[in-house]
Amino acid sequence: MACVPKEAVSRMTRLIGDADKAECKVNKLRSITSKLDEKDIEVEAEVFKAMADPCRLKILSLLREGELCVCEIMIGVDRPQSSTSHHLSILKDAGLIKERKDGRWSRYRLSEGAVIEMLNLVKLMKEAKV
Amino acid sequence: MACVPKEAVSRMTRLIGDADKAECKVNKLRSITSKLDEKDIEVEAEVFKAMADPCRLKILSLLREGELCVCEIMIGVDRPQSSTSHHLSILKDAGLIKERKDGRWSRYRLSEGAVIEMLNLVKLMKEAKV
DNA sequence: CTTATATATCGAAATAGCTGGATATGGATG
DNA sequence: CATCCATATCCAGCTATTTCGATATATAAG
Repeated sequence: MACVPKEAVSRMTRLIGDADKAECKVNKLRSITSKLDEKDIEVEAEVFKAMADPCRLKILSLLREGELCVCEIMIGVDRPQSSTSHHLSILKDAGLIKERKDGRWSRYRLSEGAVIEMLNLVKLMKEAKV
Repeated sequence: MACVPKEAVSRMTRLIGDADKAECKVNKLRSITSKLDEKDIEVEAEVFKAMADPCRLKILSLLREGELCVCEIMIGVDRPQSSTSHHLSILKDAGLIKERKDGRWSRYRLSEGAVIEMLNLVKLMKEAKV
Protein backbone atom coordinates (compact mmCIF):
# COMPACT_ATOMS: atom_id res chain seq x y z
CA MET A 1 0.00 0.00 0.00
CA ALA A 2 1.35 3.44 -0.90
CA CYS A 3 2.48 5.97 1.67
CA VAL A 4 -0.47 6.86 3.85
CA PRO A 5 0.58 9.78 6.05
CA LYS A 6 0.37 8.77 9.69
CA GLU A 7 -1.08 12.19 10.41
CA ALA A 8 -4.14 11.26 8.36
CA VAL A 9 -4.43 7.95 10.18
CA SER A 10 -4.17 9.52 13.62
CA ARG A 11 -6.77 12.12 12.69
CA MET A 12 -9.07 9.38 11.47
CA THR A 13 -8.39 7.36 14.63
CA ARG A 14 -9.58 10.31 16.73
CA LEU A 15 -12.71 10.36 14.60
CA ILE A 16 -13.75 6.73 14.77
CA GLY A 17 -11.84 5.33 17.72
CA ASP A 18 -10.41 2.10 16.39
CA ALA A 19 -6.91 2.52 14.90
CA ASP A 20 -7.17 -0.46 12.57
CA LYS A 21 -10.50 0.62 11.18
CA ALA A 22 -9.10 4.14 10.81
CA GLU A 23 -6.22 3.00 8.66
CA CYS A 24 -8.60 0.93 6.59
CA LYS A 25 -10.88 3.93 6.07
CA VAL A 26 -7.96 6.17 5.10
CA ASN A 27 -6.78 3.58 2.60
CA LYS A 28 -10.24 3.33 1.14
CA LEU A 29 -10.53 7.10 0.69
CA ARG A 30 -7.08 7.31 -0.83
CA SER A 31 -7.71 4.44 -3.20
CA ILE A 32 -10.66 6.27 -4.74
CA THR A 33 -8.61 9.29 -5.75
CA SER A 34 -5.44 7.40 -6.55
CA LYS A 35 -7.35 5.36 -9.13
CA LEU A 36 -8.15 8.60 -10.96
CA ASP A 37 -5.70 9.49 -13.69
CA GLU A 38 -4.31 12.97 -13.11
CA LYS A 39 -4.14 13.65 -16.83
CA ASP A 40 -7.73 12.59 -17.44
CA ILE A 41 -8.93 14.89 -14.72
CA GLU A 42 -7.02 17.81 -16.20
CA VAL A 43 -8.70 17.21 -19.54
CA GLU A 44 -12.13 17.01 -17.95
CA ALA A 45 -11.47 20.20 -16.00
CA GLU A 46 -10.46 21.88 -19.24
CA VAL A 47 -13.84 21.10 -20.78
CA PHE A 48 -15.69 22.57 -17.82
CA LYS A 49 -13.33 25.56 -17.80
CA ALA A 50 -14.22 26.21 -21.41
CA MET A 51 -17.91 26.27 -20.52
CA ALA A 52 -17.35 28.41 -17.44
CA ASP A 53 -17.64 31.80 -19.11
CA PRO A 54 -20.80 33.73 -19.98
CA CYS A 55 -19.48 34.87 -23.34
CA ARG A 56 -18.57 31.34 -24.33
CA LEU A 57 -21.97 30.04 -23.26
CA LYS A 58 -23.51 32.64 -25.55
CA ILE A 59 -21.31 31.46 -28.38
CA LEU A 60 -22.48 27.89 -27.81
CA SER A 61 -26.09 29.09 -27.89
CA LEU A 62 -25.47 30.86 -31.17
CA LEU A 63 -23.92 27.74 -32.66
CA ARG A 64 -26.98 25.68 -31.78
CA GLU A 65 -28.58 27.45 -34.74
CA GLY A 66 -25.89 26.14 -37.08
CA GLU A 67 -22.47 26.91 -38.48
CA LEU A 68 -21.27 30.52 -38.22
CA CYS A 69 -18.13 32.44 -39.12
CA VAL A 70 -16.19 34.58 -36.66
CA CYS A 71 -17.62 37.90 -37.73
CA GLU A 72 -21.17 36.61 -37.36
CA ILE A 73 -20.33 35.36 -33.89
CA MET A 74 -18.69 38.60 -32.82
CA ILE A 75 -21.81 40.46 -33.86
CA GLY A 76 -23.96 37.95 -31.99
CA VAL A 77 -22.04 38.26 -28.73
CA ASP A 78 -21.17 41.95 -29.20
CA ARG A 79 -17.45 41.66 -28.49
CA PRO A 80 -14.38 42.83 -30.36
CA GLN A 81 -12.85 40.50 -32.91
CA SER A 82 -9.74 39.56 -30.95
CA SER A 83 -11.78 38.67 -27.91
CA THR A 84 -14.22 36.56 -29.90
CA SER A 85 -11.41 34.75 -31.66
CA HIS A 86 -9.74 34.00 -28.35
CA HIS A 87 -12.90 32.51 -26.87
CA LEU A 88 -13.38 30.39 -29.98
CA SER A 89 -9.89 28.95 -29.67
CA ILE A 90 -10.58 27.97 -26.06
CA LEU A 91 -13.79 26.22 -27.06
CA LYS A 92 -11.98 24.50 -29.90
CA ASP A 93 -9.07 23.32 -27.74
CA ALA A 94 -11.54 21.84 -25.30
CA GLY A 95 -13.13 19.92 -28.17
CA LEU A 96 -16.51 21.62 -27.81
CA ILE A 97 -16.59 23.13 -31.28
CA LYS A 98 -15.06 22.31 -34.65
CA GLU A 99 -13.52 24.64 -37.20
CA ARG A 100 -13.76 24.52 -40.98
CA LYS A 101 -11.58 26.81 -43.11
CA ASP A 102 -13.43 28.23 -46.08
CA GLY A 103 -11.42 30.75 -48.07
CA ARG A 104 -10.69 33.63 -45.80
CA TRP A 105 -13.43 32.57 -43.41
CA SER A 106 -13.28 30.23 -40.44
CA ARG A 107 -16.59 28.59 -39.85
CA TYR A 108 -17.39 27.07 -36.49
CA ARG A 109 -19.98 24.53 -35.40
CA LEU A 110 -20.76 22.47 -32.29
CA SER A 111 -18.80 19.22 -32.18
CA GLU A 112 -21.13 16.68 -30.67
CA GLY A 113 -24.56 16.14 -29.29
CA ALA A 114 -22.85 15.86 -25.92
CA VAL A 115 -22.34 19.63 -25.82
CA ILE A 116 -26.05 20.25 -26.20
CA GLU A 117 -26.82 17.63 -23.57
CA MET A 118 -24.50 19.39 -21.16
CA LEU A 119 -26.21 22.72 -21.79
CA ASN A 120 -29.59 21.10 -21.22
CA LEU A 121 -28.39 19.41 -18.03
CA VAL A 122 -27.05 22.58 -16.49
CA LYS A 123 -30.32 24.28 -17.24
CA LEU A 124 -32.09 21.49 -15.39
CA MET A 125 -29.75 21.87 -12.42
CA LYS A 126 -30.30 25.59 -12.31
CA GLU A 127 -34.04 25.07 -12.10
CA ALA A 128 -33.63 22.45 -9.38
CA LYS A 129 -31.49 24.90 -7.44
CA VAL A 130 -34.13 27.66 -7.46
CA MET B 1 -35.88 46.77 -32.75
CA ALA B 2 -33.17 47.59 -30.23
CA CYS B 3 -30.04 49.48 -31.13
CA VAL B 4 -28.16 47.51 -33.75
CA PRO B 5 -24.79 49.21 -34.25
CA LYS B 6 -24.50 50.39 -37.82
CA GLU B 7 -20.91 49.20 -37.77
CA ALA B 8 -22.16 45.63 -37.42
CA VAL B 9 -24.63 46.14 -40.25
CA SER B 10 -22.02 47.60 -42.58
CA ARG B 11 -19.62 44.77 -41.81
CA MET B 12 -22.37 42.27 -42.53
CA THR B 13 -23.27 44.14 -45.72
CA ARG B 14 -19.68 43.72 -46.90
CA LEU B 15 -20.04 40.03 -46.17
CA ILE B 16 -23.25 39.24 -47.99
CA GLY B 17 -23.74 42.18 -50.33
CA ASP B 18 -27.37 43.12 -49.83
CA ALA B 19 -27.85 45.79 -47.15
CA ASP B 20 -31.40 44.80 -46.26
CA LYS B 21 -30.52 41.16 -45.89
CA ALA B 22 -27.50 42.17 -43.84
CA GLU B 23 -29.60 44.12 -41.35
CA CYS B 24 -31.97 41.19 -41.14
CA LYS B 25 -29.11 38.78 -40.45
CA VAL B 26 -27.64 41.05 -37.77
CA ASN B 27 -31.02 41.31 -36.12
CA LYS B 28 -31.40 37.56 -36.17
CA LEU B 29 -28.00 37.00 -34.55
CA ARG B 30 -28.66 39.64 -31.94
CA SER B 31 -32.08 38.28 -31.13
CA ILE B 32 -30.58 34.90 -30.19
CA THR B 33 -28.32 36.35 -27.52
CA SER B 34 -30.69 39.06 -26.39
CA LYS B 35 -33.29 36.42 -25.58
CA LEU B 36 -30.81 34.89 -23.13
CA ASP B 37 -31.17 36.17 -19.60
CA GLU B 38 -27.85 37.57 -18.38
CA LYS B 39 -28.53 36.34 -14.87
CA ASP B 40 -29.35 32.80 -15.98
CA ILE B 41 -26.13 32.61 -17.95
CA GLU B 42 -24.14 33.76 -14.94
CA VAL B 43 -25.68 31.00 -12.87
CA GLU B 44 -24.94 28.39 -15.52
CA ALA B 45 -21.36 29.62 -15.82
CA GLU B 46 -21.04 29.33 -12.05
CA VAL B 47 -21.94 25.65 -12.21
CA PHE B 48 -19.34 24.96 -14.88
CA LYS B 49 -16.80 27.09 -13.01
CA ALA B 50 -17.34 24.94 -9.95
CA MET B 51 -16.58 21.82 -11.98
CA ALA B 52 -13.56 23.40 -13.66
CA ASP B 53 -10.95 22.43 -11.09
CA PRO B 54 -9.15 19.08 -10.70
CA CYS B 55 -9.39 19.08 -6.93
CA ARG B 56 -13.12 19.69 -7.03
CA LEU B 57 -13.61 16.95 -9.61
CA LYS B 58 -11.84 14.61 -7.20
CA ILE B 59 -14.16 15.70 -4.42
CA LEU B 60 -17.16 14.92 -6.62
CA SER B 61 -15.70 11.48 -7.34
CA LEU B 62 -15.28 10.85 -3.62
CA LEU B 63 -18.85 11.86 -2.95
CA ARG B 64 -20.15 9.40 -5.51
CA GLU B 65 -19.39 6.79 -2.83
CA GLY B 66 -21.70 8.50 -0.36
CA GLU B 67 -21.84 11.19 2.29
CA LEU B 68 -18.51 12.31 3.80
CA CYS B 69 -17.36 14.86 6.35
CA VAL B 70 -14.70 17.48 5.65
CA CYS B 71 -11.85 15.64 7.32
CA GLU B 72 -12.55 12.51 5.32
CA ILE B 73 -12.58 14.54 2.14
CA MET B 74 -9.34 16.35 2.94
CA ILE B 75 -7.68 12.99 3.47
CA GLY B 76 -9.14 11.73 0.22
CA VAL B 77 -7.89 14.65 -1.87
CA ASP B 78 -4.71 15.19 0.18
CA ARG B 79 -5.11 18.92 0.70
CA PRO B 80 -4.98 21.11 3.79
CA GLN B 81 -8.18 21.73 5.64
CA SER B 82 -8.65 25.37 4.63
CA SER B 83 -8.24 24.53 0.99
CA THR B 84 -10.67 21.62 1.16
CA SER B 85 -13.23 23.70 2.97
CA HIS B 86 -12.91 26.44 0.39
CA HIS B 87 -13.51 24.05 -2.50
CA LEU B 88 -16.51 22.59 -0.74
CA SER B 89 -18.08 26.01 -0.34
CA ILE B 90 -17.66 26.67 -4.06
CA LEU B 91 -19.33 23.37 -4.92
CA LYS B 92 -22.10 24.11 -2.45
CA ASP B 93 -22.74 27.63 -3.75
CA ALA B 94 -23.03 26.22 -7.26
CA GLY B 95 -25.65 23.79 -6.01
CA LEU B 96 -23.61 20.70 -6.87
CA ILE B 97 -23.41 19.37 -3.33
CA LYS B 98 -25.51 19.64 -0.20
CA GLU B 99 -24.38 20.12 3.38
CA ARG B 100 -25.82 18.55 6.51
CA LYS B 101 -24.67 19.80 9.92
CA ASP B 102 -24.20 17.00 12.42
CA GLY B 103 -22.78 18.16 15.73
CA ARG B 104 -19.37 19.54 15.04
CA TRP B 105 -19.22 17.80 11.68
CA SER B 106 -20.36 19.03 8.29
CA ARG B 107 -21.35 16.17 6.07
CA TYR B 108 -21.49 16.65 2.35
CA ARG B 109 -23.21 14.70 -0.40
CA LEU B 110 -23.96 15.11 -4.12
CA SER B 111 -27.14 17.11 -4.70
CA GLU B 112 -28.64 15.54 -7.75
CA GLY B 113 -28.29 12.77 -10.26
CA ALA B 114 -27.61 15.56 -12.74
CA VAL B 115 -24.12 15.98 -11.30
CA ILE B 116 -23.26 12.39 -12.04
CA GLU B 117 -24.73 12.66 -15.52
CA MET B 118 -22.51 15.66 -16.19
CA LEU B 119 -19.43 13.76 -15.04
CA ASN B 120 -20.39 10.85 -17.29
CA LEU B 121 -21.01 13.15 -20.23
CA VAL B 122 -17.67 14.89 -19.98
CA LYS B 123 -15.98 11.52 -19.84
CA LEU B 124 -17.77 10.61 -23.07
CA MET B 125 -16.65 13.84 -24.71
CA LYS B 126 -13.07 13.25 -23.66
CA GLU B 127 -13.10 9.85 -25.33
CA ALA B 128 -14.65 11.28 -28.47
CA LYS B 129 -11.93 13.90 -28.56
CA VAL B 130 -9.09 11.36 -28.44
C1' DC C 1 2.40 43.20 -56.52
C1' DT C 2 -0.87 45.99 -54.05
C1' DT C 3 -5.02 46.43 -51.55
C1' DA C 4 -8.78 44.86 -48.82
C1' DT C 5 -10.76 41.80 -45.73
C1' DA C 6 -11.17 37.90 -42.22
C1' DT C 7 -8.96 35.82 -38.65
C1' DA C 8 -5.19 34.75 -35.42
C1' DT C 9 -1.69 36.11 -32.35
C1' DC C 10 0.78 39.30 -29.34
C1' DG C 11 1.29 42.24 -25.32
C1' DA C 12 0.21 44.56 -21.28
C1' DA C 13 -3.04 45.89 -17.83
C1' DA C 14 -6.77 44.51 -15.01
C1' DT C 15 -9.26 40.94 -12.75
C1' DA C 16 -10.23 36.58 -10.83
C1' DG C 17 -8.98 32.33 -8.67
C1' DC C 18 -5.99 29.09 -6.03
C1' DT C 19 -3.15 28.04 -1.93
C1' DG C 20 -2.08 27.40 2.72
C1' DG C 21 -1.00 29.31 7.23
C1' DA C 22 -3.31 31.90 10.88
C1' DT C 23 -7.34 32.98 13.19
C1' DA C 24 -12.31 32.78 14.37
C1' DT C 25 -16.58 30.17 15.25
C1' DG C 26 -19.24 26.87 17.29
C1' DG C 27 -20.51 22.41 19.17
C1' DA C 28 -19.14 18.85 22.66
C1' DT C 29 -17.36 17.60 26.97
C1' DG C 30 -15.75 17.94 31.60
C1' DC D 1 -16.45 28.44 32.09
C1' DA D 2 -12.26 26.07 29.97
C1' DT D 3 -10.76 23.04 26.62
C1' DC D 4 -10.75 20.29 22.55
C1' DC D 5 -11.73 19.57 18.02
C1' DA D 6 -14.08 20.15 13.29
C1' DT D 7 -14.94 23.54 10.24
C1' DA D 8 -15.18 28.19 8.27
C1' DT D 9 -13.18 32.51 7.27
C1' DC D 10 -9.41 35.73 6.63
C1' DC D 11 -5.33 37.24 4.43
C1' DA D 12 -1.39 37.67 1.46
C1' DG D 13 1.23 35.86 -2.21
C1' DC D 14 1.02 33.72 -6.41
C1' DT D 15 -0.70 32.15 -10.88
C1' DA D 16 -4.10 32.02 -14.47
C1' DT D 17 -7.50 34.32 -17.16
C1' DT D 18 -9.83 37.99 -19.39
C1' DT D 19 -9.78 42.06 -22.19
C1' DC D 20 -8.90 44.69 -26.16
C1' DG D 21 -5.88 47.45 -29.07
C1' DA D 22 -2.11 46.62 -32.17
C1' DT D 23 0.10 43.72 -35.22
C1' DA D 24 0.72 39.56 -38.08
C1' DT D 25 -1.00 36.09 -41.34
C1' DA D 26 -3.58 34.52 -45.06
C1' DT D 27 -6.77 34.58 -48.79
C1' DA D 28 -9.08 36.96 -52.55
C1' DA D 29 -9.29 40.29 -56.07
C1' DG D 30 -7.72 43.94 -59.09
